[in-house]
Amino acid sequence: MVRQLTEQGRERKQQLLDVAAELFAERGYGPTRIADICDAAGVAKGLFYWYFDTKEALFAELVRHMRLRLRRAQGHAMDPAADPVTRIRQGSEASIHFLAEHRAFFALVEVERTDERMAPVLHEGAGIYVDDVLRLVTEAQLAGQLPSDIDPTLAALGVLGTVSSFGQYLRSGRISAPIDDVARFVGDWVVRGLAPVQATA
Amino acid sequence: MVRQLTEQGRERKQQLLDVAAELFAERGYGPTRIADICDAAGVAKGLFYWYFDTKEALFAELVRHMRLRLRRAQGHAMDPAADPVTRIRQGSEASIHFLAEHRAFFALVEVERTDERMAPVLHEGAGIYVDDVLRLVTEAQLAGQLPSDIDPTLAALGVLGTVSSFGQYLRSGRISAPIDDVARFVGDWVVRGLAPVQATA
Amino acid sequence: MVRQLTEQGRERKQQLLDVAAELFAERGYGPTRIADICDAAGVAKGLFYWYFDTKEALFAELVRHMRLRLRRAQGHAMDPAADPVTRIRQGSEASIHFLAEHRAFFALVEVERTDERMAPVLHEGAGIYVDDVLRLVTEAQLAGQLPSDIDPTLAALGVLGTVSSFGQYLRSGRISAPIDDVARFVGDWVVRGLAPVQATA
Amino acid sequence: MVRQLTEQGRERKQQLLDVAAELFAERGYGPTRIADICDAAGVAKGLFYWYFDTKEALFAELVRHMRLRLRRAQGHAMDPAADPVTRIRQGSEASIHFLAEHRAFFALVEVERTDERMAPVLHEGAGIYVDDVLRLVTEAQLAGQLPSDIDPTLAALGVLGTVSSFGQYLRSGRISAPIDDVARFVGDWVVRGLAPVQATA
DNA sequence: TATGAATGAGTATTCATTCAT
DNA sequence: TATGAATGAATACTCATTCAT
Repeated sequence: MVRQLTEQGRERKQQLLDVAAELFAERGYGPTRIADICDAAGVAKGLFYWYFDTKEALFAELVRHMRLRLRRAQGHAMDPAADPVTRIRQGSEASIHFLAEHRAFFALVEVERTDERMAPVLHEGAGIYVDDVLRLVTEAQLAGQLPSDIDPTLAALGVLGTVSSFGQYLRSGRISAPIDDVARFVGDWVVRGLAPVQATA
Repeated sequence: MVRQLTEQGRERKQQLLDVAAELFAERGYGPTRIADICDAAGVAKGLFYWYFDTKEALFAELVRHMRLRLRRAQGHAMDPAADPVTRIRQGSEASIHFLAEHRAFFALVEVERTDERMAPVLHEGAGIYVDDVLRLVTEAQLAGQLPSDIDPTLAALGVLGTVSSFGQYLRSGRISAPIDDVARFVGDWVVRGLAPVQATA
Repeated sequence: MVRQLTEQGRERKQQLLDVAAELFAERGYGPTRIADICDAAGVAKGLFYWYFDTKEALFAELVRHMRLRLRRAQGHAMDPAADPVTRIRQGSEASIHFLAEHRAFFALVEVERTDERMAPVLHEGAGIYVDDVLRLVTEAQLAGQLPSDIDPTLAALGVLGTVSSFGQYLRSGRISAPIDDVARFVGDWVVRGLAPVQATA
Repeated sequence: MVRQLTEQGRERKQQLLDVAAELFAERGYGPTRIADICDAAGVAKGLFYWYFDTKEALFAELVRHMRLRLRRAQGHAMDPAADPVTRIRQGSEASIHFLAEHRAFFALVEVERTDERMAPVLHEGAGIYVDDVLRLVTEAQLAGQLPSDIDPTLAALGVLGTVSSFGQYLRSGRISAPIDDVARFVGDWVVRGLAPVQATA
């Protein structure tokens, strides 16, 4: 469904996306009904299907959109001139800030794990973060900045897992510390976890 | 519902629990229908309600049961004579082994985050792992084994987040490395993350 | 199912009947489940079917039993030597006393009106009260005690309707007056309603 | 559920109410399934819930609606200039006519007595008829039209009980007399029952 | 007699999706 | 674009009844 949207149409669609993100974040994907989204947006249920083919399509659009913004945020934070480990730290901290601001995002990523019916939509881009980090880890190993005997995939997953679990803790309100402290802690934690050579020097 | 169960009854109930755990692990909680559980167990649909009040009640029972076993596994793995950081490492590694063996468990814990309707059941014991680790972290700080300027709560969450995210990666098949290697990696990772004093010495 | 019951068996059966009557009176026939009856009697659900073929069979037995007792009570109260109108009064007052003591009874008769699936069981004896009163009314008309221009069937139904509706009001607690006053009132009411000749003399 | 209904919507809703009233009258509330209602109305099962929250909500709406109409019918029939006893007679006769025409109504009121789950909905307005009659009875007593030594509440219940039980007899087909005769009989019966002073003069 | 286990048809309710206007 | 109406498949849960012991 490719629809030519007017200005008003684009706004309405964005409104639905925003509202949906909000609700997904609160209740999760499954328990959020289309009726809820429309109610919250103050429109009739039928209108939903003017903008989206299915509930899943809305979901996919939301995920892609968020993913794009997250990667952009990470890109902005990483100094191209810095060494790989520093860039990992920068990316991690930026991610924490992003996740803190866009708590909805995590509700989406969660679904990936729980509901296998979402797999096609999600696996499409599931590995990109792993690849991103993996590239940096390998680069660091080649540069002698990281010990070469650690499994680069596990290391990349360690970074990702830390970032994403702190994202969740932030979302669930289990963390009361100021966001800057959390970001710094996460940055430190992953760098220490990676065991960079100079850190022990 | 307090029911007097015979030996046969207890077995049947356990069978339903096992089957449900299996299915929840495969498809997730929501998409698994009671009919599926009964079909898989080879009993009539109505029998489910002889043993459980609701689907949610089964879920709650499953979670409590698994939680108990996980903690027991952790307890067995931790050497009471060892220093706190070592015990954290031992607990983390044991958890990874446990999660690898009982992938079903994680399907459940996932739900905790996604579906707020599960909250009452789950938050009941959600914090116990945090508390467990928190206690050890504090102990280590008092003993001078960990720097006292790191936030103990964040440190505890770091440990938990690492363990749980690797649990998920294992479950989703994103990790091909042998389980022992993964466990060791996780143990190393969290210990490095905690920045124990002698580790940098 | 004709079963040879031991002494204990008869008691158990009676207990089930009593408990059922109680529950039917409280919640009505439909909403009372066999499980409720058994729970209240403290026996297993399976035992119910040792004593009764079906839920409906229990119901039928209960109705017949109560009907018998009500008619017996009425019979006792009516002076065979008295005039028909006096006997109607006596029967009505006795019925009120009976209904007040056996509130459960009315719950049963209610069903007759609501649930047509009960019809076979109930219509079997539904008209006996009408016939009883009808006989007395006709007798009174022949004796010149009641005006002959009133429809005897309507008159009989007037008596029955009054008695049964006061029975219900008693059951539902809508009446606070002492039972003796209520009985006397009902007796007066039906006699006045019948417009006996001497009453206006 | 506040829904903005179009003309078509209001008609459909009314249709469902009518059909339901019909079925309730035939089979009673419990045994009538939502599927029956929808089948009879020729619509899909799901549509029911566009117009009503639950089966019970439909029931409540039906009762309130009918109650309103009955009271209106009574109001129309009662001559404001007439004495209280005459107005009671007029109201009673009007009620009989109404009940004869809307037999469905009584199927509902029956439930009130049998099924305690309906209590909240029904007791809400259960006493209004009593109050209506009670007011008239008291007025008549003050005017010296009725003896002051009869219990006004019992008298009011006598009127109501007569009317409602004849309503039931009409519904169950136990009465073959023409409706006008029945109404007149009921009017006479309650007036005689009330024992107005001039009636015995 | 009595128990706990098992059955299976039945029922209200939900919800994504489509339709007519 | 937008609305309210309509669909129908799906699903948790109930409950009278039967069975094995």
